[in-house]
Amino acid sequence: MTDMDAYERLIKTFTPRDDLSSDDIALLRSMPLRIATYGKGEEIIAQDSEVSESCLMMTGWTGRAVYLESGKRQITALHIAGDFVDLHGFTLKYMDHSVVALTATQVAFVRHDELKKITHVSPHLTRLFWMLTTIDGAVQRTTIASLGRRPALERLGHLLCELDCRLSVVGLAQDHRYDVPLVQEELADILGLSVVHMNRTIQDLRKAGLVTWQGSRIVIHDFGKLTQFSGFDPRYLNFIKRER
Amino acid sequence: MTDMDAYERLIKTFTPRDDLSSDDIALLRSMPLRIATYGKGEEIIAQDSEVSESCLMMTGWTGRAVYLESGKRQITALHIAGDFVDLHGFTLKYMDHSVVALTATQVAFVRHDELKKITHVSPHLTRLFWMLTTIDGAVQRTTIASLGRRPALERLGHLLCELDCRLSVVGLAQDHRYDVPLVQEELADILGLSVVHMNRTIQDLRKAGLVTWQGSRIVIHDFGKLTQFSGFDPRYLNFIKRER
DNA sequence: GGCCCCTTATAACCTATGTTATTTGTGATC
DNA sequence: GATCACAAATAACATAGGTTATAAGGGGCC
Repeated sequence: MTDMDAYERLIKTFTPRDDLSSDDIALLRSMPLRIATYGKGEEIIAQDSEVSESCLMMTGWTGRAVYLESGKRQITALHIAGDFVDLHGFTLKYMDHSVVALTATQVAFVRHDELKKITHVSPHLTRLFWMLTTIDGAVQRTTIASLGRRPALERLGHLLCELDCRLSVVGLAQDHRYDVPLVQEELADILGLSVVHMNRTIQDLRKAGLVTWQGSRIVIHDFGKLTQFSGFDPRYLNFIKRER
Repeated sequence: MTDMDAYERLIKTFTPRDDLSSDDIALLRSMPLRIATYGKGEEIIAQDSEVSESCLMMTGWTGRAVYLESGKRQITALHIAGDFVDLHGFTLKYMDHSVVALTATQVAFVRHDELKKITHVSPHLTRLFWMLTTIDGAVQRTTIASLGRRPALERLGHLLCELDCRLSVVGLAQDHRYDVPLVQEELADILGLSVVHMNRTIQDLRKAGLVTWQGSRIVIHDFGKLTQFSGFDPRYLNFIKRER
């Protein structure tokens, strides 16, 4: 995954879901991109701001954070290489959340007027970009189900299954082994738990023998078992080729 | 709101967010629609099914339900007149949730090949349909934040604020009064609570003097106060005209 | 090697919410 | 107007998860 340029990255986000024609690819490659880097903890997009470009992840991890009046925050989504963090900004313009770099991060910004151009010249690519936002919605629905109805341990298990799938597709996980460069406080903000309970839940997962988790390194011992335990069904990730 | 035809309904969903040209309107009106009705409790779309049309709400209330292996269910979204329940099905094809009629319901189905046609002839309408799915995503993010970080009472307050806004726009709420034709078990499935605690929370809301709630009738006494109490900020609903 | 800061871990205690069961209310039906 | 069925309400009890505080690891830096 080293040295992949931003266009390759984008193409590889589409191809697990649909085939691209050479015209599609040429069109994608004609879009100007602005590469930017951020340090760990930096805010990439501010909550309540208006946006005119959207950002594709190249390397690193980012999260969408919602800050509540109470001072609490919820991370509503996690993003890794190949994810469009805020493509919804193209049709919404208004950002109801911030985007924060959870690690050092490299991203590629696409201007909205370029995306608009695509809606004028390529219905197919338009539908594919659109699809990325609806897959995002599917992930969010799954998160809602987890937060609303799954106890902490299953919730964590489900997250690990999802990350395994997503990281595998971009080559960042092999044999159900991968790195999660997040501190427990960030995980707590993702799973809607307190830090203390987040810690307890990780211990419980270890005790259950389902994973080895040392530092940022995670090894899932029996993926099928974890999948079953946490009610994970990968279909919502839409990693399947279809005519779109 | 009586006697509104499905095209009017659809147009009124767009116009709070952007202006439609007469061409746009003509094009919308050229789409064939299939009207269907469902009784309370009927399943309109099955979880894990493949779809080739999407459904616009005319009357009644529906919900997106996710059924977990544990037997629990989470309702991830609520839909009223003017909402496209499963427009994301156009780009996803696969339904990660079911759609269930929570009251007697009338809907209008649009075939996906018609929507596809629109992506070929009207970039503007395409972006507007796309926008509906991204607004849906914004609502989902807010739900995630509520489930993850708000206690039951605020969660309920937030939901009532959202419903107030959405129902007002389609003429189903006036002066912060409206009907919620849902039983407490359904509300519990929306807010991620048990039925018993749902009941307690409603009582608490009454005791706090924030609303009157008799049968299905809800009266919000001081909307500003409820808004503040529950951390509600309507901007995520995107009821604002913008060039899209 | 020692110090500092951040993170993880542990402990004790508290509370919001869940569970199971029973009672009360209410609207539909005969 | 009695009965039935379902929803709302209440009660007693159990527990997952929150809170506050402190301790233990671990890596960078002088």
